[in-house]
Amino acid sequence: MPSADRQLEPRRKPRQVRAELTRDRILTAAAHVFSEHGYAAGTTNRIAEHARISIGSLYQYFPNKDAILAELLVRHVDRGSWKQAEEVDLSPGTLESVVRALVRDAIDNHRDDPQLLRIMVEEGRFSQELRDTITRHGAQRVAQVRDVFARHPDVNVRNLDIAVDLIVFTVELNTHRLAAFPQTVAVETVENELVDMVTRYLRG
Amino acid sequence: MPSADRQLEPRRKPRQVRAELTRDRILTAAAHVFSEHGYAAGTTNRIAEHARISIGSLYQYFPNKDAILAELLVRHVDRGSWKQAEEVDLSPGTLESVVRALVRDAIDNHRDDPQLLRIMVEEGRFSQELRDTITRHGAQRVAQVRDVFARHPDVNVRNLDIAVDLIVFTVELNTHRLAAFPQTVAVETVENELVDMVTRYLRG
DNA sequence: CACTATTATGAGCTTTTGCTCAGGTATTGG
DNA sequence: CCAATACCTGAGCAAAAGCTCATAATAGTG
Repeated sequence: MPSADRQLEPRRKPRQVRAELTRDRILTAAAHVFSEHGYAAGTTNRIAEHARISIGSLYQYFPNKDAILAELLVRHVDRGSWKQAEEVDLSPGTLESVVRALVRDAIDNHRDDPQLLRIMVEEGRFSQELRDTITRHGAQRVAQVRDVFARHPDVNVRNLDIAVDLIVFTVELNTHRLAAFPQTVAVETVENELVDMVTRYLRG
Repeated sequence: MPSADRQLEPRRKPRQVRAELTRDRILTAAAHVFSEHGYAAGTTNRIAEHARISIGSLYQYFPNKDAILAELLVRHVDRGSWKQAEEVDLSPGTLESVVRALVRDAIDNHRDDPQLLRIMVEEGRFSQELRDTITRHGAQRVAQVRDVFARHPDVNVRNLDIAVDLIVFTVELNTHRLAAFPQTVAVETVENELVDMVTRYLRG
């Protein structure tokens, strides 16, 4: 049971390479274990075992279980926002191409481990500060998308703000589903339909 | 930590009214506690406490914690499918009205306790049997929706099967979001946009 | 009312899990 | 080569949570 506002700082900062390596091993193992068993059943001992290090070492670098999840979330968000910054210059073009870029970006952004992402977002109880950061990133993304659509001449919806909220969420969640059940149908097919849906909606 | 394939049958079946009442109290309390604290932190002792019964009584009717969540899920699914059966005769009409009926149905179906539903769907690891039941119910619903759209003259999409999957999922998830964060915007507004998106998509 | 079946109780046993700490091993710097 | 520092180990502690069982209370029955 993760609880907000706990100590998240490590008790020891790595100074040698092997320490950095151990830290990475822990995080990689944690990502694997959390996404496989969920947060509650992803015990610290299991993580240590999977990382092939002792439980003691784990607690050298993370003060508690929550801190591990928090670190994973921070890493994901950092990676995500970095991608977004590069994605902006894809704005001009036909409406469909813009939507397609948006969908592709979402898909790419979740290829690694959708299970883990779900757990981080939905099971984690983080500090207010961390949650604010996430919210800000999300809002920033929505605003970014909004601007692109606001400029485009083909866009024709009653309420752009709500439309963008709806679209971003829909694309995001369908991406999750796609990544979580990869066997059912081809990714391109779903991508096409998703693009169609959003494009037709925006055109009015 | 819910694990699949465990005993779900009660060790005692109620034969008196007060027993049935106790069972209901447990389920009601469990729904409340799970949706408030999550599955992991929703302890059986807390459930018993909230139901104002002893922990011993709880284990008279449920062999373990998982069985309680499973029962809640079964009840939800049953209620849902019952509603669906009545919903079928809403088929004819304009495409928009059909879509609106679909969206309304989804919204109504999740008014009670979206938090709980989320937990059931996302934190529960159920037996294969139970999961099959859920899947079957879902597939049935998709097929139903598919039939309605297949008959409608205004529908024009490349791949109806994938389109219906996409639509049902999108409507479902947006409904979850709507119910989980009720404060942001008016329900009707989002409903309208959601209906617009789906309708325009289907029209092509 | 007496007798049995059913239901309710809750202290506490058992297991699980987050986490500590005393004591080792590797690495670095002089 | 030898301290000093950094790093690693894992048995086991304390707390929490799932669950049991002996016993008590209540409801049905003739």
